[in-house]
Amino acid sequence: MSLRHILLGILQQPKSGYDIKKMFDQVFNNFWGAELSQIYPQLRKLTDANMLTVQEEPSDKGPNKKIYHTTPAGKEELVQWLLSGPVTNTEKLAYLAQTYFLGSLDNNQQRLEFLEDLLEHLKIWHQTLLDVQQDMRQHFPDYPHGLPDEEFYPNLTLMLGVKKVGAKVEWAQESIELLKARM
Amino acid sequence: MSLRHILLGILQQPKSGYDIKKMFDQVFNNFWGAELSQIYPQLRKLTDANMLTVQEEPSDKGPNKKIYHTTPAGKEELVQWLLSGPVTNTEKLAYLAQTYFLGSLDNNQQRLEFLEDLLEHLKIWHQTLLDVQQDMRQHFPDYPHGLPDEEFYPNLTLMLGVKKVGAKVEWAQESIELLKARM
DNA sequence: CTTGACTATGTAATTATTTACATAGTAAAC
DNA sequence: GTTTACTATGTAAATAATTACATAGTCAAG
Repeated sequence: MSLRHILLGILQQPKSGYDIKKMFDQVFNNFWGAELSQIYPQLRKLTDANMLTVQEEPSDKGPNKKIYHTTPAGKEELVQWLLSGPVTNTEKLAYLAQTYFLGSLDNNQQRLEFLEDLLEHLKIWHQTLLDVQQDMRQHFPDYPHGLPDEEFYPNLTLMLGVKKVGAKVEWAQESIELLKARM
Repeated sequence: MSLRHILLGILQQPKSGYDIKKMFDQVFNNFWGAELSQIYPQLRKLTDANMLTVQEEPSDKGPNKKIYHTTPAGKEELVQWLLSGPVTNTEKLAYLAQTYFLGSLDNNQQRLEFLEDLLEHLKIWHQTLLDVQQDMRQHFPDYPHGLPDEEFYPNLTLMLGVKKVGAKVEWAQESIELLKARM
């Protein structure tokens, strides 16, 4: 049940459900995702549990925003989650399972197409991450250890994001070469 | 609903539910996991859908095994899944979300402990992957492009596994250095 | 003046996943 | 001889997550 805690983390800085969704899509895309249909009910649960308070605000566009703030109880819940140690769930990357079974396609052209599709997807994903990091670098051009807390820890996850996606793009490229060498 | 297709993939070589579980834990640990309580009901569904057939066999230890085999319909279902293109679900790594919010702990020692715990976990995980790969290399010492299909594609996923976990271990190590520089 | 893109919040139904429980045989160590 | 570790199969209950649906306001382009 990590979503609950992630929402508390995000809401250290007050936001609406819709804002939170944008955060998942842009900043967290490398390690977490959630739909609005998950976010809204969870925000309600947390509010009922007195971990969040709501405050309505007019929006620039569209209907009123409901801005959620963390209560001290909410902050304490977040801290306890962090103190409980790293939560290490099993990764689920269906495309790697597909790659594993690619031998079940008897047409080599189809196998190549699969890997090329994958490479393209991974490159697009990489681009989003790089954009986010460049944005952050514009605001804070220092070496990372000089950043203030609110930027240092997010920056750590971006560092891994770039490494991880880099490894995947490299791998997909190499796999395509290997596959071509087999044709 | 990927588990269904992953089971069909695994059962290109007949196995029992228990054998499948070991496969997830050992070979697939880098990209998929499933509990026995997910595997058994799913095997039943696939059998009811005529995608699998069962055959009982005595076990070396414990009660009889139920060996599952794929039917032509099952094979076709698997091929269609592969032809539908890469399935790219969003990653969910709670420990990276925790890292992102680590600034909410005001004790720097606790933050360091968190990252050290994580590094230890990632190293252990890496070791499992390397063990599996060394095992595979013993059987097939060739360059990967010379491997037969049944080994070539699984080997591709291992190649990424090693890269990925390598990147994570590197990152955790670097993060600890950066954190120490901040203390 | 209407369509499309985007902001904004939510519910309902279905599916998937996890956790806990329940059973039972083998085989070696103590 | 009994505890521990492992093999082997499953069910039940609770949670979590996805997908589809439903509503409504703003604003710009055509």
